[in-house]
Amino acid sequence: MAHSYEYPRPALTVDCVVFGLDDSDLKLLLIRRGREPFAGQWALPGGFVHLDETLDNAARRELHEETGLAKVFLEQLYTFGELDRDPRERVVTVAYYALVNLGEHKAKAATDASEAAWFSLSKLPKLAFDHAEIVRVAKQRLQGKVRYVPIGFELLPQKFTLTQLQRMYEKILGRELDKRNFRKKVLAMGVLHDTGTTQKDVAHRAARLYQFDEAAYKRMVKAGINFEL
Amino acid sequence: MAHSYEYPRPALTVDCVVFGLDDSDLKLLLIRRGREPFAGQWALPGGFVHLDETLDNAARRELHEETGLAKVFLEQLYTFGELDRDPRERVVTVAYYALVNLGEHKAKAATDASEAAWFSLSKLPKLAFDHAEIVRVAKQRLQGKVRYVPIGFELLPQKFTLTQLQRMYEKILGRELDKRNFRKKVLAMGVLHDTGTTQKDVAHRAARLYQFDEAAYKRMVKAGINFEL
DNA sequence: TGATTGTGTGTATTTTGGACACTAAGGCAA
DNA sequence: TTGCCTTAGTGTCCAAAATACACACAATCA
Repeated sequence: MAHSYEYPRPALTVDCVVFGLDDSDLKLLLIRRGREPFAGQWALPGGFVHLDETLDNAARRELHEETGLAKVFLEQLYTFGELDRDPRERVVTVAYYALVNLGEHKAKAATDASEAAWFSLSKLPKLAFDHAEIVRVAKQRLQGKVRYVPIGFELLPQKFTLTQLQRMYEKILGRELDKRNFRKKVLAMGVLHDTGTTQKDVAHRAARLYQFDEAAYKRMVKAGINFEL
Repeated sequence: MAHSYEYPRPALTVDCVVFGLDDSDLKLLLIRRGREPFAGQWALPGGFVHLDETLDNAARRELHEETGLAKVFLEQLYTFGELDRDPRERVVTVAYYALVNLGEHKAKAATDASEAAWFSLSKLPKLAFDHAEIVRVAKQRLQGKVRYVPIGFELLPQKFTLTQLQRMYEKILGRELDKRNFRKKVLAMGVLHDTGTTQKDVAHRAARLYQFDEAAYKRMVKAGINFEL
């Protein structure tokens, strides 16, 4: 804080790594760039931070403007400040990651923003800037976080079956889990509420639908309880 | 990335939360502000990010300029971007946290920077800006991180006794640990190298001195081994 | 030389994690 | 209507890890 204010400043942007889940795969929401540099290439949604908005709000605004998404889970990831990130000038970006339920949001994102599309994490196109690196860090963070915070619920519809929940964990962690052990653990956590309802229109025995009990979770966090999986 | 470059930009700074450990306590390195706002108050070392330096380098440079510290463990913490952080104008700060061995660095910091001083974490003065919040987040991060990454070694001299190591963990975690269980676990990790030497000039049985085996640690990280404590 | 102080060590118990396979329910098609 | 297909739902045993716990040893000092 020793210097005065006329110093040249890096540009400051936010970028969002938006994860979505559907039946088949863990996906990422990208937008196609319209202008140089990297015109035509896919990139993370993001943009400049305005003077009258917090970083969180800037991320939400850009996400909404570019993809139509609103009210999603959004958390700061890391700030990237390498010198050559942008070929035009010095740009520092505060990266965020978001989790959305693809079933509910798919149509919206597809219509609002003509140039937004979902890609399987395993088959990403070449990304603009250093966005591949940002995605790598986000994936790592998600894998780490999901192990000790019940965070992934954001990727599912409000009511979900235990099998859906298990599939989600498997896709994030990249390995298979044992059904019985998974159910034991996740139910023992005490953050799942049995809605009493079951699946409809499935060609097999209908599974129970649960929902995440946020109140119970918050109580347990206050009590200092851990949530390893 | 939709806008052009003449937009007004927030100022961008870095701030460092520097943890140090001595026999008595976990400490924080603060500097006294010379000018308004918050003149005379204690604050985190930090300053503006230049165009020709990465964020990491900016943090290291400011740390060195303001406190004389160099070559310390330094890692990005979080980026703070609330609107009213600085009463003069919009300032976004990328916060870092550092771990240093107070025994080795105490004298240096005290001489190089006339206005730097160490404070016990439990008896901090009122801090400038939102620095108290930044410290809170850093403390939390340190507590979380120390549990699954052997990070705290940075706080000790190169050669240390198991008791010193245990005290460090206890101070960071804020609770007492069982001596035998602690030693079992930490030795089982396989990242401690017995130097064969012992303490000097102590009024009791001299303890063995160990040092952190970074090579072994890196090998184990590659092999995907966990380090919970 | 014995008082003081911190070092160094092992076992028994409890808790947790992981492997493992069958029956139940519902829709569908022959 | 019956049998088939698909997914739901459930419990036990074993291994590994976490925890609780107490005493003899070495070095210095008075």
